[in-house]
Amino acid sequence: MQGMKIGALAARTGTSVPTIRYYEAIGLLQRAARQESGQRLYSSEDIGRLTFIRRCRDFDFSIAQVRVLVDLLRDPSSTCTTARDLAAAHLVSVRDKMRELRALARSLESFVHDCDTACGGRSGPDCTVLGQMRRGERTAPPRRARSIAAAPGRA
Amino acid sequence: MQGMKIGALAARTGTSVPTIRYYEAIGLLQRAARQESGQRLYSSEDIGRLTFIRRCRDFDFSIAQVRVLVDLLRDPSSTCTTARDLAAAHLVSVRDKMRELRALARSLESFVHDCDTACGGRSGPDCTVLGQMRRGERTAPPRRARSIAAAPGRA
DNA sequence: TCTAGAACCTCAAGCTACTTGAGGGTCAAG
DNA sequence: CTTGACCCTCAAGTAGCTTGAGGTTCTAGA
Repeated sequence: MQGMKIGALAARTGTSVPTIRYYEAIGLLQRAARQESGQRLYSSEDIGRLTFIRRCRDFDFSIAQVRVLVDLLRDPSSTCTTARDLAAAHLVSVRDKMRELRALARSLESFVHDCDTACGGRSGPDCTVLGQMRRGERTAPPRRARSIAAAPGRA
Repeated sequence: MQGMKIGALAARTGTSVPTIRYYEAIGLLQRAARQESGQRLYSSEDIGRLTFIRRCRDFDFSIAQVRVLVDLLRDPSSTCTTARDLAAAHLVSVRDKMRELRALARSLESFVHDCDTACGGRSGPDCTVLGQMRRGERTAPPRRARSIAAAPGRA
């Protein structure tokens, strides 16, 4: 196959068409070859590049990190250690986020539980749980790092 | 205290000054009273309102959800059940997110592990792990819902 | 009383990673 | 030759703030 159009590449890689164009616009993918009419043409090599990028994103690496990884992949003088370190650092923040969510889940559990038992269906202004929150008594773990899953989702 | 300025309110509630102004701009806080000079003045009641909002945000409720909760708090004809249901639904998505992160952490662990053992410091283009990703062999759980922690962090 | 600096004001733009929409060409089949 | 699927380029919208520019007001000390 010596030239697939953007829709075919999208289908092959599980990427949306606008996302591919977006990646090109921000320079994550190099500018694609064009037909005379202006439509983009991709080679099988492009499939590899985009697949790689998608996998990186599945690993939840940020675009900036993916840039680094993409560069690694084409630089013969680079070392795979860089990738390893990126992943290791990322793993740390994922674990942090998990701890945060565990604490949040516990807080939500007691929120729900107390709504049922301590309050039990009163009006908003009279709700004991909401009242506690207004007075700063009922707390949840303060939110911190937004590095994990830091963007609106993809359809 | 019959009137504190925005800086004092910020200190009391652990909110940044721009964030308070932002909440006012989007109508989450009602427009504050002003001095003749235009500087905002807050009452102790405002402390309660903002504290409530902050707590809701600590529970990671979205701004839209906080709006609902704030309205509950001042509507005598409302029922606390609404809050309970919001929290319960939120808990479900938090647990989903945790599962997702657990899977992601496992993938990252094997990424790091294989970088050390299977590849062990080769150049980027020759790295076995990166090569697998380019070929779509090494996968991570596809990223989905961005509802939890979906925004840039607060300092 | 004057003045320096802290604190306040209002826009406007930036951040992440895309998605969505408007308005319009291109291409393949019937 | 028309129809409909697919392609193009901007531009703006999403969440939840933060940051910056450019300017006013307040307050405490000399």
